[in-house]
Amino acid sequence: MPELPEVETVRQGLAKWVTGRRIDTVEVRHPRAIRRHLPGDVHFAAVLKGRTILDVARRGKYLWLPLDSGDAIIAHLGMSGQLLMQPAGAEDETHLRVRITFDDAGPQLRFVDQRTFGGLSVSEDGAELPREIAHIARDPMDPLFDDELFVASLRRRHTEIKRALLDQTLISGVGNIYADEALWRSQLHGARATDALTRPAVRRLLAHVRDVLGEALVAGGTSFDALYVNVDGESGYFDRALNAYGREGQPCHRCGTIMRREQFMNRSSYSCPRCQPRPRQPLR
DNA sequence: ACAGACCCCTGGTCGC
DNA sequence: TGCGACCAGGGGTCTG
Repeated sequence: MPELPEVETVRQGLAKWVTGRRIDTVEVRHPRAIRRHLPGDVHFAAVLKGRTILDVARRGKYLWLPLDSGDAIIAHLGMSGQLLMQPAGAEDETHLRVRITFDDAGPQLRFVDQRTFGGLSVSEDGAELPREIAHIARDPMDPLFDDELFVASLRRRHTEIKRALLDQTLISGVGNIYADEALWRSQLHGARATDALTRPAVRRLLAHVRDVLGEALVAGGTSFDALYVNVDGESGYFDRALNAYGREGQPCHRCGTIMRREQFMNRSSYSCPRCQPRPRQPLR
């Protein structure tokens, strides 16, 4: 559940379910799920046993769970990762990768991930922002996000605007769907040059990013199928509100022109040919 | 600094 | 039914 609204939905659910609980056992079912934990699966399990989870925090699309030991569990969902709360008796999911049980009778935490692009690891600095994710910028919903710093940094870049929106070191939490949605709302083509945008134009774009993320969060995220669910296995419903993503061949909700799909960074980009004309000058 | 290629995976869908 | 091609919302690393 790759982007901010989906990850934040998971964070909120997790916080409710695991805060204050003490870890009993950790079972790593697939080594790839903890590949970022360099000391390996035995260490991963040992260092977590007996630890109490203090909180569930988020930076961009990363989650981290500070522990009473000063360590933190870092989690990234990748393309298909899920963090699910399940009763002990529930049947194992096909793509169950890691199981964490607690020393109470409550539900266990499961990391399920079909494509295994996501994963868990343990960081030694859980009291602060873990150094492993310190390169990730604040997200635009963060009260400490600095709008003017973002506007200035973006305009200093010489790159395409969609590329900048997806750069997690500049602004975090935005992925392919919400980038396309914000660009549609801003009536900007993703190939527009960052350094050719005016300050007000970047501020408007940022406002649209914030709006679309906020609306999607209220809706519980965007889910196309059962792969994208919250910790209770429920889907969000923001997909009904999409104006750009996945709408190739359908009429633009603003002007009726047939929406197009283009390849960009080896991903699909959706836009309206009329509202979001390609820039006349390609980036050079 | 930045672009681009390539890597990591599984599974659903579509056309033949 | 089977098969191959293509698609999928992530990000990390390396090269130029």
